[in-house]
Amino acid sequence: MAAQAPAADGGQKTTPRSARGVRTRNALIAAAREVFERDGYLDARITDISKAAHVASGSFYTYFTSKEEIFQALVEQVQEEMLHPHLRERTGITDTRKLIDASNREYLRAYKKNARLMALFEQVAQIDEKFMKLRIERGNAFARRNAKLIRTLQDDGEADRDLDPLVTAHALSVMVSRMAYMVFVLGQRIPFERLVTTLNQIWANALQLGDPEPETAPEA
Amino acid sequence: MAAQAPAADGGQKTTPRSARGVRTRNALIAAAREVFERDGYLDARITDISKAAHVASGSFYTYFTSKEEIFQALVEQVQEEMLHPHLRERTGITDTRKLIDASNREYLRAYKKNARLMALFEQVAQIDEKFMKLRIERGNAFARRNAKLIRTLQDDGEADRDLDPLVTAHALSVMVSRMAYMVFVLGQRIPFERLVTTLNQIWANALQLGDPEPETAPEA
Amino acid sequence: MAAQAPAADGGQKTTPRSARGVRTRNALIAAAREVFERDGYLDARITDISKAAHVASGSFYTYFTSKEEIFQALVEQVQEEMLHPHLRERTGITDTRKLIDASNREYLRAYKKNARLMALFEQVAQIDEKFMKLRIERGNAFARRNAKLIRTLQDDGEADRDLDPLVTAHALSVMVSRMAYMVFVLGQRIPFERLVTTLNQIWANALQLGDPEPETAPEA
Amino acid sequence: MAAQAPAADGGQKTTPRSARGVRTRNALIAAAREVFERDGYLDARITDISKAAHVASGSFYTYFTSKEEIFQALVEQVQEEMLHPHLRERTGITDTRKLIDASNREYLRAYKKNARLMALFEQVAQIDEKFMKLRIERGNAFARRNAKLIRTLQDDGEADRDLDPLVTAHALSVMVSRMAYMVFVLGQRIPFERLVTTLNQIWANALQLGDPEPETAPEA
DNA sequence: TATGAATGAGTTTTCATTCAT
DNA sequence: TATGAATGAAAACTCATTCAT
Repeated sequence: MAAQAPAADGGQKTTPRSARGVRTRNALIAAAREVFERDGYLDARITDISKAAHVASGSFYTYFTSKEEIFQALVEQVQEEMLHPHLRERTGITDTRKLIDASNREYLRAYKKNARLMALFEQVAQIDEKFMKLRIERGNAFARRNAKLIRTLQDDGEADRDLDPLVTAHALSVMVSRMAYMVFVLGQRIPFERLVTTLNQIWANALQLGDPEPETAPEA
Repeated sequence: MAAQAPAADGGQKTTPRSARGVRTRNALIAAAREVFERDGYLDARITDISKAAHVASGSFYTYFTSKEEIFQALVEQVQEEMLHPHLRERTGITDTRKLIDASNREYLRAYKKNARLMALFEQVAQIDEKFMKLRIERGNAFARRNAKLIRTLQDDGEADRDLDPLVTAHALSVMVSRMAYMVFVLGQRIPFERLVTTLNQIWANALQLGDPEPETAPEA
Repeated sequence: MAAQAPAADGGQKTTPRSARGVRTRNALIAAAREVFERDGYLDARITDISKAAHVASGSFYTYFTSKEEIFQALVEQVQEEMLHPHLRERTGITDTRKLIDASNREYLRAYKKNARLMALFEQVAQIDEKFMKLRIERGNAFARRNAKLIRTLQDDGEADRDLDPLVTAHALSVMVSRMAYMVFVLGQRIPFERLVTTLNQIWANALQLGDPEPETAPEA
Repeated sequence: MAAQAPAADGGQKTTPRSARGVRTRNALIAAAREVFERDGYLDARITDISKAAHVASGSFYTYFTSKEEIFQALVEQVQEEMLHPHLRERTGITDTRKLIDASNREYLRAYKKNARLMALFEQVAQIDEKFMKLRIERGNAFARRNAKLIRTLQDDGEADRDLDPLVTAHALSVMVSRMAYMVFVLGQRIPFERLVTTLNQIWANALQLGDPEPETAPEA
């Protein structure tokens, strides 16, 4: 599947053919991140991106058509770095509470680390429909996965059967991501551990998971 | 407290002295809402607002200094219409579950009714720091109130004592407001009743409220 | 018909509402003519037109959308000045040779007077399809009128019946206009009278008109 | 005279020394024709010409300095193909009417065949003075030749002595070339034969040539 | 107060041309 | 010779804001 990769270049302007070209393009993306994070999407001028990348203003257009397009490229680059799916398979965790904890923890840590960028994404989503749609789709995919998990737990009698799985999945998701935004972007002063713990607990309670296994009671 | 709506006149330009002036000012605000909702905050041109209000472009500046300022005025006007605090006192509801239901229901209904405007607020908050701060403060105030309630419940043994009251209050709040955004602004297709019910249930579970009183126990 | 005049404003930008506005718009058109004639259509910068009209660069856009549009306005204005149709009705001339002479003479005189502008039209027609189409249509209309005249002469036995009336009309027309271009724009040194006389004679010969009436036989 | 095509190398950039160079240069000229005819002179970008010739953009400058220069080269190449002077000597035709017919016919046929290119020449002449001057000179030379012919005919009593030979020569020339433009470039719908015949007849009439010799005297 | 014309700062974008490899 | 990336000058255009009437 991924092996075929039909080179969905999406009408990019120029894929650099020379090593120098690759360097310039990357310099531009890095500069864009810098300028975007510093000035915000709206106030970022293409001129400044070129300047920050130490290339002539026109060189920007060798690789990108617009501010939107370079932002797109930036998003893609960052996403590769941030995305860590298949937590369960990766970690081997089976206990639901522990899975929730690992998942929330990983998410919040990544969010914190890239807070300025996440703020930027939030902003651009409000400005550019295309990015908003991307976010929605990603959120939906994520919620569907979680809904399936919830449904399984319900079937196993381990989660509250009164809950609509999909709505619940959405609700708990947005709760976490929005709290991340509040704390790491808006600066709401909540200690990391307390944040994770509380969110974990709300998840557990909301689903009505059974009491946690005694953490590791090594006896006595 | 909030009922008094004090000060915060923020150096507005002119409070009209003539009846005609009042009319023009109101026409401008109404036009602003129309244009903002239609074009979004960024693409709304002051010229268009004047045009929509059927006044000359220069007349705008008789009452407002900038787009930001008229947006401010719009927000204030709308807030008066939307704000319904003191739910408990107003309704006399004492049962926690019922209070939660009433509160969520009222909020979601209002959100749905003013969805375009709420989208606008969301957008402007991403663009204008001042509005973002306003939102944060309002959110904080709301969360503090709810945290107090949660603390009381915990003290009474009616809510999970492991939860940090303030963080929980925040988390449950943003969960509801974000779901409202998702459904009424982004168009996520979730039926209103299912949305309310699920959110209510998540609240109740999260807090670990006791089983609901039998809905109508007309006897005993 | 004309009384209804559905205000075919053709999407013009602003029809000035104030006297000042009218003055500015006219100043811009006059400046445009000046700049176009001096620099040619292609090299004329909108900036320069504004400058020549002594208005700010932005003021141009109060009245026009583009270079093309102001050129359009200029053409229309000039055309009103140059167009003198219905020669026969106007002058009462009935003799064909005299009519040809009056017609050619009038045309060439007007062309000479507005030579720079005619050069400009020629140039723009080569650059902008819209103007080319206008010219074609005008040429066709003119040729159709002349073709009708030729047909009448043929029917009366006064013109060579072997000629295709429409093709002939076109041919004689373009001959005159092209010679005007050659002489008054390109500077081919042919005295005005010789030009008119020769063209008249070619027309007369081409149509095989009978010998001219003796001009004025002042004697017996 | 014209057959020698002397000098006028106008400082061209490089006459390729290698066979590969010759190939590249020709590819560029061919590509230029293609791009010019497709996009018009003004919109043709040097980049596109290089692209169409399958060479790197920089390679253009190995052979040409500018768009103007490659256009020049194109013109020269085409002219060699199109020019067929010395019609009389070539064909041996002596009858004036037949000579006119052959001349017009040959011209119109060539014009039709290369219509797009002729349109291009017309356009460029309006844009670039140098090309305009070339056209003028060529036109003058042609007219002088024809004027000489007319003078001879007049001297022999075979043409109207009232006509100024040079003006007439010019007039009849531009008539033909302009009609060719109208029909083959602008698309005026006139059948080829009717066009030739009518133009021939106008020439004959204009000069007042005597009646044609009976086409083929099948008798005697 | 209302009008609507005038202002002009500030970016984007194109593409011919150069140049290091 | 060929390559293709880098350069940067030059104009268009928008629209918030001012101001004379």
